[in-house]
Amino acid sequence: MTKLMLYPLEVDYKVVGGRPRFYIFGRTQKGEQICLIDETFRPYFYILINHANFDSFVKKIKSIKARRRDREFGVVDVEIVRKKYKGAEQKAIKVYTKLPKDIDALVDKIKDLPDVAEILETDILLIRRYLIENHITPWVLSEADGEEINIGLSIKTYRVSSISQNSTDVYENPKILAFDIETYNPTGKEFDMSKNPILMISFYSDGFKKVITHKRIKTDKEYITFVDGEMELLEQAKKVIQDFQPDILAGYYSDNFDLPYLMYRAKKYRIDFDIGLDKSEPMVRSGSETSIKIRGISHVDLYKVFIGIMERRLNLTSYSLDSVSEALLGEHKDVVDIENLWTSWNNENDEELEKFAVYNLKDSELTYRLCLEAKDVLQELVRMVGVPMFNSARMAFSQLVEWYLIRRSADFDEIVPNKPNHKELVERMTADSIKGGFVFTPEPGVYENLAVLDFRSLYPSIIVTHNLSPSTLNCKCCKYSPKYVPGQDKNWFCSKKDGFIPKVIRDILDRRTRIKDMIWDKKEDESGVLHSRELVLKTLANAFYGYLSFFLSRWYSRECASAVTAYGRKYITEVINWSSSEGFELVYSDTDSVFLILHDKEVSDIIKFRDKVNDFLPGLIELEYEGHYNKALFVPTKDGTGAKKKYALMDSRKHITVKGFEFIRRNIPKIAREVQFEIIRLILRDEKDKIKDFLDKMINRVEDHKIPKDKLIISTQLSKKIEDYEMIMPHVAVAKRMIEQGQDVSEGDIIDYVICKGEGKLKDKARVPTECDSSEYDAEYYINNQIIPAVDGLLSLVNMDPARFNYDGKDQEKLDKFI
DNA sequence: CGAGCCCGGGG
DNA sequence: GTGTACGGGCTCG
Repeated sequence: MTKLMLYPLEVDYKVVGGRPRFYIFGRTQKGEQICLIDETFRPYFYILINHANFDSFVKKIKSIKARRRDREFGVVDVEIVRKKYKGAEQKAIKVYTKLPKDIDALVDKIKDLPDVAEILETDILLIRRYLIENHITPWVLSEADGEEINIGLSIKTYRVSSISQNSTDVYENPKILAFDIETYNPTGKEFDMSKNPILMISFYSDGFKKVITHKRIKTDKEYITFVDGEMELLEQAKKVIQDFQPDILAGYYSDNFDLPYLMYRAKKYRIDFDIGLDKSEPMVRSGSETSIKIRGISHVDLYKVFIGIMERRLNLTSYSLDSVSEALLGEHKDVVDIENLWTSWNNENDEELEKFAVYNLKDSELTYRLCLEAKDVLQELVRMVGVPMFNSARMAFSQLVEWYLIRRSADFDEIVPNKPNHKELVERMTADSIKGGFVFTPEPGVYENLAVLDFRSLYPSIIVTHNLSPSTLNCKCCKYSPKYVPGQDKNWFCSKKDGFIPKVIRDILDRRTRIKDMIWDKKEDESGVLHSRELVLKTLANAFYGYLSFFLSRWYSRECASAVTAYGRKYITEVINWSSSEGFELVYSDTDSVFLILHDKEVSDIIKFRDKVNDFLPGLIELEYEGHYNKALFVPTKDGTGAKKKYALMDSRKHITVKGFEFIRRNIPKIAREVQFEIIRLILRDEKDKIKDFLDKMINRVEDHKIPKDKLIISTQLSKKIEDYEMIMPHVAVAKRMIEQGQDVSEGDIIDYVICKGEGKLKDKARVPTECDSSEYDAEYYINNQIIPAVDGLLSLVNMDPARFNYDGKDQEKLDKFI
């Protein structure tokens, strides 16, 4: 037996020889990659019964036999355990099985037995259960006694009978390898893996740069290496990954592009792309979102991280590699004409191809550096939620909360509630929606000199302060002195005993406070990790309210969720009333924030006001000063009232923050996006006098057919087969026409079209860009249906009547009037 | 009006 | 991950 110390990173399991076999992939303190094999763990679930005669019930359970395929099986073992469920302590029957799949078959036989009250925890994913049961947090130093075995893995493997964790030592410096591919793409639109080869692949890490390509070019860049053809490129790429032995393989959009592409091309050449540490190929897990798992290596798709867990902090209008790099690193991608890569490749243009190779490497470098930015967040997430990084990096907030709660359930001896059954789902979905936060609709307009105050983590603070939990709802012990939820006269929450949910949220918030104190104590340059950790805790805490009201939640509670918002409305309206009595003018408020005009007051006055308010707020509830803005604009909706969550702010450094406007969508023509942003800019920069002129010229240019076609193109993907469409939309109509013309159009293609002059619906007027020239586009459509809707709200803010733009294509006078 | 469909990222 | 999962906007029918 060898004593093994390792940081477990990824965990997998397979059924081998009729039992679950766990693979714990990790790294030793000396930096060696190893794998522990544990075959001792047994799946289990719980039964609650209506009476106290456990002996006879257990006997019955033990005699049950089920059958699947040719195998007959029963329960493996039974224990009676003390547990808490829905706030009450009780004895539960813990039933062990041999295989996870046995559970369903056995439950089928048990569920209709007399006296069965509930059957619980039948669907806890086994890997997660294994980690929770053994108190293993991934990335934290663990130990085991093991015996070296060889089952064909590419790394040292040990059989263990248990694994434990007595340390808080975290694996600090994972080996990260970033990669990126460039492909041949003559259409510039759809990415056809079956036709177009990979031209180059780049890798980047600390002190490691490599580009592999299969066209020899003159270059003095020593990191560019050449191979004979795509097949060898794939083999070399595989070798780079295997030799490097990364803990994290990082890509950008690699779940949906780079890895599927590599795998497809490898298959074409019959190469085993077996980069998994057990020599398996990456596994495609397709659901609503595709993801690709590599056994033993944490494949992280940073795009998923930035649109997921880090989205709130970034709040960008686009999540392209370029935009995110700019926001987080202050750096852009190399500027190249990527549409010309295929021609440069065909023409064997050394100089251009070298640029593309450099560009390719730069993408990997940015990806690598973004991964470093995200690393601390991901590590903290893994530590909090206890789920390996591959999964943590892709989970929706609701899942993160759920897995955090499942993990904490074990600490508090709580049994995890079931997912909703069909009946409960229908109830949840058909119920009236829960009354939300308080919203003060802004009067559309442009404002100056605003301060923004918001409640720090309002909802989690409310849950903790008022002890809102399913188990504390309408408790017996407070029945005669209930503190009713504001505006409700039947629901109260216990003021004596802490509920499970408030307890776990309090832990998160306490941990956050400790980290904030550490940040305070430390020098600025050391606190990057702490900021990331603090961000994760805040994000996780804030996700609980949504989880309580999420229809698929295990801890769903309409009563709790509506109490959260009721308290929220109470506090925000109190702040609003108080602020107006102090002479601040409310412009906008949504749930937990207020936008106030300072008028003759100073920023210092708003800070004093905040402090006064905080003296009165109970528990953890706290108001914060968010910032000051020189200008803000709020646009109207169609009915003329202010739109919620759609505004733009400009700070003293003229930096513009935009919320709720949509800029980056391929089905909005460029012309509309460009005009919209320019108007926002002109308004906030106080250059309103230029708006008329700008729009005037723009509309004239549209009208005179001077807009280049590429700014008018609307692109829409054909997401299914033509014949499967029930509804004929413009892109479907165009696709049909293309087929009639003998073009090859298939599922998945991006259909470009321009709306041209003509009769009928949009679908009748949509044309392939090449079949119409600039004189034919429907200027009226582009003005009325694209440009005006994008700007009309904005225009009304500067007293320009959008109606005056309603150019109908015949009445030239209307347009002249505008001029 | 409701239902159906598409967007994001990647070359 | 051996289940179920986005949210908002536009167009057709």
